[in-house]
Amino acid sequence: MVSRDQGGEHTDGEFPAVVGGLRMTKQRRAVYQVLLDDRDHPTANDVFRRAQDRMLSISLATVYNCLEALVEHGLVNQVNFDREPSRFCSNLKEHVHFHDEKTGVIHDITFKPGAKLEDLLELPKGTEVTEVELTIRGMLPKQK
Amino acid sequence: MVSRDQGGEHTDGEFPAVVGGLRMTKQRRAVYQVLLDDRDHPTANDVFRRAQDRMLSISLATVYNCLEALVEHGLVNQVNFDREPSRFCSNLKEHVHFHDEKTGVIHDITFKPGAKLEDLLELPKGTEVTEVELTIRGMLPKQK
DNA sequence: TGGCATATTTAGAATAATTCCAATTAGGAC
DNA sequence: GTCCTAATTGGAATTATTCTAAATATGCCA
Ligand SMILES: [Mn+2]
Ligand SMILES: [Mn+2]
Ligand SMILES: [Zn+2]
Ligand SMILES: [Zn+2]
Repeated sequence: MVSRDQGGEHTDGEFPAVVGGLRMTKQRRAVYQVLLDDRDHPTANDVFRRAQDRMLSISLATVYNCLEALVEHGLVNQVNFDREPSRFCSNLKEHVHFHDEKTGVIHDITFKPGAKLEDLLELPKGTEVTEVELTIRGMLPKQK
Repeated sequence: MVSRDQGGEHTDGEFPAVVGGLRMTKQRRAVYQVLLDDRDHPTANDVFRRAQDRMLSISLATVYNCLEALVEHGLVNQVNFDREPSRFCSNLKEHVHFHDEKTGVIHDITFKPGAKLEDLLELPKGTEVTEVELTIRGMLPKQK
């Protein structure tokens, strides 16, 4: 019997074979693990290069496919800044993004407890909000 | 030294020859007027088609050039939703965007008086915010 | 006013992120 | 194992946008 194993029987204990309704193939696992390991909001191409360390044979098309699947199943968020390449974020807690213009680093920022964004806005009464996307650019204070 | 009267260009009375430091060529004027006339956040291509009604000979490259110039001089805002084509907005009052998923219409939403977005967020003390971009998706209540 | 430097416009080519396609490979059920 | 479907793959296609290089317009100054 000569069959190369693409995974799916979950031998290494990292993930179950199915996560959030998504079958965890070897490729999806690699892509997902890349995003869990370094939460620096990499682009698809960043993810591709990092995933290649885990799996030499993975293709860029597959990375795009995996990212799409992970996003659709709610395991990962796709984050866009202006017209730049999309970035990907495995932080599922509600947060917004702060783009530090000095360092280029993208930070996850949470709302203060009890904060209700909609209270700040002149939205017609009864408006149903399904998604909020907030990006802030600026500079963090000097660390000392 | 820029004198108030820029030498008798400005034949059609709509704009002075220079606005916000930007020389108002016939093409820039047409593009800007398109954005002032209908504030429905058109794409560059929408603007191109509308500008052609005013000026048959205008090119798409010029529309992109004009939009860039208008944005750089702060007369127009460039608005991005996900990976969709950029949209352009001549509303200079501070506002955020509400994308009505039922109708596809993009509405300008203002903050309530005195609202301070930064108060809601867990930003490190002393953080300097230079730009905020907020997009909301959802559905407006039924009109009756 | 005409000459000159510079800015702007233009058509079309180039770019780059992303998507699509068609062929292969893998996984799971039986 | 067989069969069916899902996933992967390399490469081509797409598309908004940017770039290029040539033509044109504008502003300035003698
Ligand atoms: Mn990317
Ligand atoms: Mn456009
Ligand atoms: Zn994030
Ligand atoms: Zn707007």
